[in-house]
Amino acid sequence: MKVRTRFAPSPTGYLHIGSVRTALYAWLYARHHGGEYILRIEDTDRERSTQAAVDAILDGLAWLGIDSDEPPVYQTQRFPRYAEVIERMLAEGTAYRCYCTKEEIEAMRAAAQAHGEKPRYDGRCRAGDRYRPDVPPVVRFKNPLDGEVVVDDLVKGRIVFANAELDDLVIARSDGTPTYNFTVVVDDADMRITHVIRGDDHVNNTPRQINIFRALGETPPAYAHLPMIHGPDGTKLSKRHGAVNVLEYREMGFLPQAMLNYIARLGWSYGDQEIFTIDELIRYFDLDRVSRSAASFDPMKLLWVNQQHLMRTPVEQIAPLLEEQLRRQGLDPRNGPPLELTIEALRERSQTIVEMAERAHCYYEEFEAFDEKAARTHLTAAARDVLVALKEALAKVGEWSENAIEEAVKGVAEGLGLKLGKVAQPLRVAVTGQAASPGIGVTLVLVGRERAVERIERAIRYIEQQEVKAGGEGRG
RNA sequence: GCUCCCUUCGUCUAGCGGUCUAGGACGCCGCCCUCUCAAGGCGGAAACAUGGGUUCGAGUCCCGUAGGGAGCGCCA
Repeated sequence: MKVRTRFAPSPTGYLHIGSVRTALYAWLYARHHGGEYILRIEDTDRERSTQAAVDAILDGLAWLGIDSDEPPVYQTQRFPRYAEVIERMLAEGTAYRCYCTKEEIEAMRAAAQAHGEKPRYDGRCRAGDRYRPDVPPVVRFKNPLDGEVVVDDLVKGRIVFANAELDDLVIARSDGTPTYNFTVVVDDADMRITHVIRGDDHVNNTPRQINIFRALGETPPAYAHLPMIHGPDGTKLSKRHGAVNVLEYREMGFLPQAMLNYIARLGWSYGDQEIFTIDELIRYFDLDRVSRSAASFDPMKLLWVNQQHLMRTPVEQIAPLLEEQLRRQGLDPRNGPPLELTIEALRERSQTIVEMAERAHCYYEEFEAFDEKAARTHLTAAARDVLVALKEALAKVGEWSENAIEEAVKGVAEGLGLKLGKVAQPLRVAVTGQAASPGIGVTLVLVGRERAVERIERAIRYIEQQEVKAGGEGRG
């Protein structure tokens, strides 16, 4: 039988990191087994569901490349089907109308609690003899009274529930609308879902759903319940731990494949491997390697994973992302070196695209001033002659290439009897304004010949001004 | 309260009875490389929640305890 999985979010907010992992595992499982994955929007709660939330879910999944093999299913479009199934269950006696009032239900729950039992419905309308014209009834599922439900969970192992612990849950409200535990079953059955992969907050719903499947004459699917994702401090992942909305990670300059890699590894492993391409995730993923306990989200490791992907992803794939980011930071990508060169130079020193763009500023626009600390230690009086020599040597460089530039810089160092650091650092600060940058040859290529010369001259003037100031103070 | 689940370095994890003086990764510290910053290499500190069993032998199996979590809606 062909594997069919689904991801069934309710559109009541943005796409959460935890939800993404559920979607990813369902998608990877289907892809790994050559099956199908389908998105289903659980929007029966019309009060809380919004189109904006639906769009956020669609955008988030699209960004990550978690694609559905069939058009998304919307539960609100399936109300006639639910009504039909409810009628059938009523007719077959697997469900019944309940005329209890809210007060009665509350009293029941209180009584159960008093006896040290969990609050539940006592089944008093089961016999069908409590018709009341003044109360609009709900429809309840007739749960088996005894026996047990065994769930062989693909992640958690065998879990056994006593039917005596389960009460008759409402499947249709008094206004006729269906409830969650019922629509899930009807949809999973109609969609021929073979594997339900979802958060483990649903384990306790599972026996009820299995009972409904059976009452409908359907074979229940296999289940896999995924543990939760916690924040770095071990508590429930929330906004105070940083971004929980996946789309914010796109804004922060993360690569979708890095997100997928990190999120997949949160609760799943494949030996000692840390970095995976999407194809590798599909090839290696399976539910038997999913861990059973909750995992904590670690932003530091995510950053590292992102950098690893930045270093391995083809430059042409990164170029459009960097271009967009440069524009966002107010830079004109045409006013500097080709993006490919910039990426090659900065990819191993940046953890995000945003950081890469920030490091690229001095190659695409003039910098305001030298970094104060860098200038103090490297643009010293002694550096003046070095820069002058450098300017002359660089003027003689034929092709403005990394090798030729480095040769020239080394030549100056030798000629002056200085260590390379004494020459390269003043030059670096002169042309970038900063004490740190890629190798000096590459840096000068990125800055460009003309700009480099201008900036060296600017640095020389800067040093001379500093000397004048210092001299002035000395006389004063 | 009741039901169900979980528990290996700070974090993600390997471990599926002996190969565990517990391995890898992030982070941290040190060294190397080196024109800076990275990247990379090498090394270090750092964990089997706890008590009982079972067994020749337990991180691995069973039971209890503690701690954590989820669920118990006419929400999903």
